[in-house]
Amino acid sequence: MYSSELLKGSLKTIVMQQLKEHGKMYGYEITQKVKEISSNKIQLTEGALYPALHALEAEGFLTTETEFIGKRVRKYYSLTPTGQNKVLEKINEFAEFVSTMKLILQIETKKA
Amino acid sequence: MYSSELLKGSLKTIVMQQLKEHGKMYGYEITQKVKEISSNKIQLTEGALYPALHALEAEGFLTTETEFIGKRVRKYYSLTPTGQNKVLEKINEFAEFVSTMKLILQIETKKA
DNA sequence: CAAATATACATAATATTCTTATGTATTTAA
DNA sequence: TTAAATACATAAGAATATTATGTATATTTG
Repeated sequence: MYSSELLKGSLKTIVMQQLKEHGKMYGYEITQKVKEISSNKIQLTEGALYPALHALEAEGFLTTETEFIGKRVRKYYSLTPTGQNKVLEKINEFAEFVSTMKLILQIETKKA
Repeated sequence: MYSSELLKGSLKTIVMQQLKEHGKMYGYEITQKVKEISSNKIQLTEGALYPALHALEAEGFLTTETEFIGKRVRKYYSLTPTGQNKVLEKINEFAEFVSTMKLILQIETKKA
């Protein structure tokens, strides 16, 4: 796990990218997918994830459908059309930020 | 300027890297240097910078010397030996984080 | 089969770290 | 001479994370 200060500000971008890539997903699924892709380096915490999902929904970037799996509720999130644009924006913003940081820190980042 | 959420968690790394590169610097100088290198994209605010400098000093990563330029005080910061190690750590951590994020966001970052 | 672990949601208290605003004061440029 | 730049600093507030807590079902393991 990273000293996750760095994660601040990137969480929503990560979440939306997952939805962009995999279509509708539920919260727990997102945490597991991100954990898997990052080889356990990024573990989204519930206390951060759920409020973020709710905020994105309130902002109009996500919609939800509730499903019952047995007796257990599962809440699926998907990107709205606005959300589809937003995630592209977010990713570009992140890429630009990294470019600037590479310049400042004088580093080359390797492919992961 | 970025939606500077992304900057959160990177500020101390940026500051220490500047000191690593240029030797002793004072606060205002750091803001100007970073602004210049980033082509105005990163503008450190005083309300964030000075507390960060004080914190880094308290943590033992920086030392200070005060100088008078005319009647005006100028406070120079430099890396301590511990600070020299810390900045390398921080930069590595950032590079690793970016690698993971590139994997997650499926992007290639260009040279700035 | 009982107990531990994993799945699945959520919120509250707290911590951290930023922005914005405010304050003080000197120096330089218009 | 007045505005802008230089140079420090702190306080109020906002945003966003961590940690803890709560509830409940489903699955795995000893």
